Amino acid sequence: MQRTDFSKMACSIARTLDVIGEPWSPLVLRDVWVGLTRFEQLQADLGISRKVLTERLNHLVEHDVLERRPYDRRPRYEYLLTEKGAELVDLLMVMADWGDKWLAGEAGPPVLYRHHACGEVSRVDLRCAHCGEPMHAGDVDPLPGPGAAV
Amino acid sequence: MQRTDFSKMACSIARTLDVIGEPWSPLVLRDVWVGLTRFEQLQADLGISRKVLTERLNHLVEHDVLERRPYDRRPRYEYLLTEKGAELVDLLMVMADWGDKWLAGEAGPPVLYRHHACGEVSRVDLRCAHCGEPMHAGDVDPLPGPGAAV
DNA sequence: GTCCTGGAGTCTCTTGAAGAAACCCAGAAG
DNA sequence: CTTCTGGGTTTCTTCAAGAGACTCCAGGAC
Repeated sequence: MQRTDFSKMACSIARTLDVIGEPWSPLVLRDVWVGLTRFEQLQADLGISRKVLTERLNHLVEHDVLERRPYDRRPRYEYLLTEKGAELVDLLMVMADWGDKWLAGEAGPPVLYRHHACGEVSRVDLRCAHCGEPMHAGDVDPLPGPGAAV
Repeated sequence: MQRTDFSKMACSIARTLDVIGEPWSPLVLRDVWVGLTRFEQLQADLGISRKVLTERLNHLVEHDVLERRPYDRRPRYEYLLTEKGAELVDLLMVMADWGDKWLAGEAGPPVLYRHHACGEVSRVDLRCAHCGEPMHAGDVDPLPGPGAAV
C-alpha cells in the first residue's frame, strides 16, 4: 500500500488516522474493549491474518493505546486499553452511532449501549464543552490554532 | 490490499469503516467540509494520487456521503456534503479532538473550533442523549441489539 | 528425561491496492 | 484552429494484505 505518513501533517484528524487509521485497528480496539484481549481471541474473532494482527498490535502498543501484559508465567500476553486508548473508544462509540443511524437497515442496530449513570439504553450526543448546547459540524467555525502550519 | 469487506459484519463500527475506512477518505471529507470541493483542489491539498482520489470520491458518492454537482456547463463538478456526510463530520470533530489532546505536542492544536451558539472556542463533549450526563467508553455496557448476529 | 499441547507469534508466497506520472477529452478563449 | 483548464483515465512499479505453514517456548503428562 505504500502508506502515506499522515503523522507529519498539521491536522489532528490525519494524526489520529496515523494511530488508528490502518485497516483493522479500530476493530482490534473494539474487541479489546469488549474483553477479547488475547492474540488468539482477536485472530479468531476478526479473521485477520496473523501477520497483520501482529503489526497492528505492535503499532497500537508503540503509540501507547494498548498495553501488552503477561497474564501467566509462560509467554502469554494480553492487551489492555491505556487511558489514551480508552478515550479512543469514545471515538468508536460515535462511529458506531453513525453506523447505527445510517447503515443498520431493517434489522436495527446490532449493539445497544446501556448508560451506567441513568441505566437506560441510550445514544451519545455531542455537546459544547463550554455552553452545553449541541455541537455539530455545522455549528462551528474552524480557525487556525497555535500549532497551525506556517 | 485485497481489502476485507467490512460491510457484512454485524458491527456498526465495521460498517462505518466500510464507508470511510479507506485511506484518505476522512481527509477528503474534512477538505470538502472546509470548502475544498473540487477535484483539483483536493488533489493539490492532499497530495493524493489522482487515481485514488477518483476512487474515493466515487465511493463516497455511491454511499451518499458526498453529492457530485456540476458548477458550470462544462465538465466541471464539485463535491458537496449530504446530510449523511455532514453527520460524518461530527465524527471527524471527535477524531480531531482526540488528536488535539494526545498528539498535538508542544505547539498545541493546529485548528480551533468556535461554537456558533456561544461564540467561544470550545471542545466537543460526549453526553448521554437520555440523561445528559457524560457518556464515555467506561460508562456504558454494550448489549446485543435487534440487528445482532444470530 | 521425552513427548505433547497451546499460546503467541514469524516466514513465505501471491495478489492487489497505492503512488507517480503521462495521457485524454470537452468546452471556452483567443 | 490552436491553446488552456478542469476533471478525470491509463500504465507501470512498488509494497502491503491475506493465507497458511512453520517456529518457539513453557508447563504438564508419562
